[in-house]
Amino acid sequence: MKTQISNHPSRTLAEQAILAQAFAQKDAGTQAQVGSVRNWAQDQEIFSEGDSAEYFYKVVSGVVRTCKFLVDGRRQIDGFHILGDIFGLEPGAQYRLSAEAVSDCTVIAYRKTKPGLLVAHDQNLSQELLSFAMQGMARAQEHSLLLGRRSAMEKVAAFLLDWAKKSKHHGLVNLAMTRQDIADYLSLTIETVSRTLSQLERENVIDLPSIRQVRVRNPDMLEDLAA
Amino acid sequence: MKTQISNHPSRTLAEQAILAQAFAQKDAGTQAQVGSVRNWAQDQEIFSEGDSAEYFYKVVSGVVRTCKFLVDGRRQIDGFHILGDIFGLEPGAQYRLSAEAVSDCTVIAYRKTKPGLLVAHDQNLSQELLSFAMQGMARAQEHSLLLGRRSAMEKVAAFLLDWAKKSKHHGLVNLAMTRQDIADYLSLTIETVSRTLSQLERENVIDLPSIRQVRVRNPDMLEDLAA
DNA sequence: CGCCGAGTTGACCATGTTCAAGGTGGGTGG
DNA sequence: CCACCCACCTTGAACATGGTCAACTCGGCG
Repeated sequence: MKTQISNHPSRTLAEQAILAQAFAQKDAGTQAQVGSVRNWAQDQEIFSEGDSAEYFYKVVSGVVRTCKFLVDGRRQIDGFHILGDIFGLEPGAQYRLSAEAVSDCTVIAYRKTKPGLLVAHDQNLSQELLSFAMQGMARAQEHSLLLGRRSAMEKVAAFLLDWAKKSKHHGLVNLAMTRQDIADYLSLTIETVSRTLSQLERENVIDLPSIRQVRVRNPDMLEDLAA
Repeated sequence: MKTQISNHPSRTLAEQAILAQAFAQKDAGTQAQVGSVRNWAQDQEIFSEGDSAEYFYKVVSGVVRTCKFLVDGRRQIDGFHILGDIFGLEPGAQYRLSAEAVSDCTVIAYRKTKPGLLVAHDQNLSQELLSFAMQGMARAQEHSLLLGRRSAMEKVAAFLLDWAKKSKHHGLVNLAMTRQDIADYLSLTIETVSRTLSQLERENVIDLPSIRQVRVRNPDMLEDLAA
């Protein structure tokens, strides 16, 4: 089940300590709640649908996916979570989704003290949690909007723009996830994702310098396509 | 813009007072926050995307839809809200969705005291809001899951089961919304919704005694179809 | 009675899925 | 160091599902 990896392969303990400290400072005022740093290797399960929702998590590095496995083997990805994102916050006592490491990643785990209810010793923490929950709601609503959009092109273009926005490398996007992950997030098949990316490259909207990299050549055109 | 209807056509003032009181009691401990009762006629706008998010709302009677209008004229319905549901709770200062009355309806409006931040004078209220926000997140995630499901049949079957569960009339569902509303909620066309309902009737899974009523004859079969 | 909005049904078509074959590249072992 | 392998990705062709367009039905109301 929950396999905690003793250490991140490419991150020293010193680096981890710095991350943990940075995190604690950012959350000044909620010290009582500061959680424990944990590392997970690529593709490992952080928690599983139905597990007791004892912790919620904040991403420090890497990418996490939350997803649901359907009876017929289909998988739907609810969201990808990166630096600063919260996941695993639940209204009930169990997780309704599974969480897995898309890449090797570091997260902070926060324990909920009372079963079924989140702790609220502290006004700031309570505010913070409310803010996270509302952001989570907004994120999920945006995702519904994305899935409701008709064409594959609109979905893929919107997806690329979203990650381009988050990227620091000025138009170069490093995708942590596979085509299958993208497909399961957009409710498309891997073939359609692949074809759509190829088409965007043919039309000089993007370059695909390597399999997990996308260079946005024409952001305006991409915006138009994302409608 | 925001047109407040002086009175609900089919509800007396006495009834409204009872409703308001019942509501205040349910929210014991949050008296400082008890809001004002408002009525809206069918198809009227409660708030609009981009409006300053001054209030959030709780449904007392009737049905409300929250939706987004896309540039090309498409509409997507984010959710339907019934008795007890909260809508209009926002992480930011503006509404990201519009809200409209599907039927004539009564809602309670709660004012947010500080711009950009929700008030949290009170521990109970704060807990309550957090709970609402997390439920809203869960609801939005379920909707994403529904939209991601491949077939029209799966979507429609899941939609009917959802409303059947809420119905008190043992298998008889009174739909407040039009086919167009259903279509915009499920990201289908009105024709596909209509065809799918007809098919379900042909296969003796449901009856359609009138245009806004569905009788579930075979819930197990419907469950299977909802996959 | 006739109109009008909402819903239904049918025929055709476009988009994305399915199935199948082939390519690519990073890692491993000889 | 090279060759092989495997997972991942791409591409193609046939097909299925749902969208589009158009005609028709139904029920309520003036």
